[in-house]
Amino acid sequence: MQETTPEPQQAQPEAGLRYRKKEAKRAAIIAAAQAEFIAHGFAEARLARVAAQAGVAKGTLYLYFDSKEALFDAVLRGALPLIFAPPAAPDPGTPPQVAFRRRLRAAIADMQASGRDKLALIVLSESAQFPGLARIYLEAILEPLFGLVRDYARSSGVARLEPLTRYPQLLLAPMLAATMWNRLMTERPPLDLPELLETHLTLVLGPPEGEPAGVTG
Amino acid sequence: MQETTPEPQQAQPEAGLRYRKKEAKRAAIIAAAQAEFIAHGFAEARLARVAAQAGVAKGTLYLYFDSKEALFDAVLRGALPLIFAPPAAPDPGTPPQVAFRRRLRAAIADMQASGRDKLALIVLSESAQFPGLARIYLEAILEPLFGLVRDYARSSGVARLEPLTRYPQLLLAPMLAATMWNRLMTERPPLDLPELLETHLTLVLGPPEGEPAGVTG
DNA sequence: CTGAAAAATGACTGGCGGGTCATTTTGTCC
DNA sequence: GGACAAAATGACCCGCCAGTCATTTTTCAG
Repeated sequence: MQETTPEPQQAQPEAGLRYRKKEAKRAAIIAAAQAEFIAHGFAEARLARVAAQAGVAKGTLYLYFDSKEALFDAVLRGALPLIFAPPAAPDPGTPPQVAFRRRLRAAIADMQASGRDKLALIVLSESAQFPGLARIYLEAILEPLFGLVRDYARSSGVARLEPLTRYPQLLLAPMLAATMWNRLMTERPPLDLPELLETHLTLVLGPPEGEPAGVTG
Repeated sequence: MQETTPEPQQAQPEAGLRYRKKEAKRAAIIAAAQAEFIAHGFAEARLARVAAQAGVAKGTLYLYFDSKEALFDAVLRGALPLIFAPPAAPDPGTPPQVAFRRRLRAAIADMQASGRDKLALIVLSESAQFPGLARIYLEAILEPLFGLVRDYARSSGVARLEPLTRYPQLLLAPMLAATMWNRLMTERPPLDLPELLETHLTLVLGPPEGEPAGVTG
């Protein structure tokens, strides 16, 4: 193996074993950190545990991240892009109410399944220390969801729903509250988020597949 | 003042200057601690600041409370009894919808005015460390509120509201979410909690004073 | 006023954990 | 294999802060 790929210059650095190992290690650290932050929150998270879990030494963490905060930031940013996986198919034949509900259900189920809903709580509770993160979270997650709700409320033409264009929070708040509830009340049977969402949507928007009010226009 | 109240035995200890000073100091400490916890959360709260604010030395805190946790506990317990100030008059002539809304409005306004809504957030965010506090909070604050909602939903006889008997959380979640929002999004104009409550109640229960659906029975 | 006990003080400590860096290990190229 | 550098290691450092305790101050009975 003398002159196989003799490119000692910059070239593409994505090839070497070095590079792949680094990437893998970075991923392992972020995964371990995510688990640690979810389990203990920011203040109680221990970098020693993160290192152990990731299978590296504590010092190694600092080759990849400047500080505990930077690591937290990386965990959060790593989670963000996944939160809005595009809904499998736009499916042009689906009526808007159905599509809307499906979209919400998918977003909630997805967040819950991946444990990223817990991250949201951490951002919320530690936001005093990281005002920047709150903004990121708002812009990357909440605003799009609010947009979804607003668009639906507006386009549905149902007068009752007009307040949702002003306060889209109202439709999403129970999901947040229920997530908190489940984190807090570990002794009680946890709330079933999908069912709660369904109940809430029915309460506010009307029954699922029926036509609560004629769609105008 | 020789033989005014010469009772050196145990007697009732509520009289002496000593006792009154102690009580005042205890109250001052709890007040200072409440402000500190609200401003910084549990982890970032500094007992040195609490002591300074209360006008005592740090060591003095430990004459009154065993630990930081015990102090937090005391703050929380001190706030609890106030949260449900009895509504000025039961007013037997008032229709239930009006009384119910009034009661909710009062509870929310009261919590917000006193800053105790922030305490709720702290309990939520630090609950991983203090599972006991979550229980206290649930039992002392949430359960009574849930009871209120359940009773109303049940007694109103409106079929649409049946889900509220199962998930009374749905009606209260927006208040929690809005409180978080206001804490997080300090750059944006804060949500008006009373207005948000009104909007949500209208959305779910129907317009304020009207009769959204015939009360059966 | 006096003495004794209760209350308050604040300099001090212990340990904890985030962050560092001299040393060792590993990957790469010839 | 040898030489070089990149990567990894983990013992160590250091600031911080909850909690302590020997000393001082205050209360109050006699």
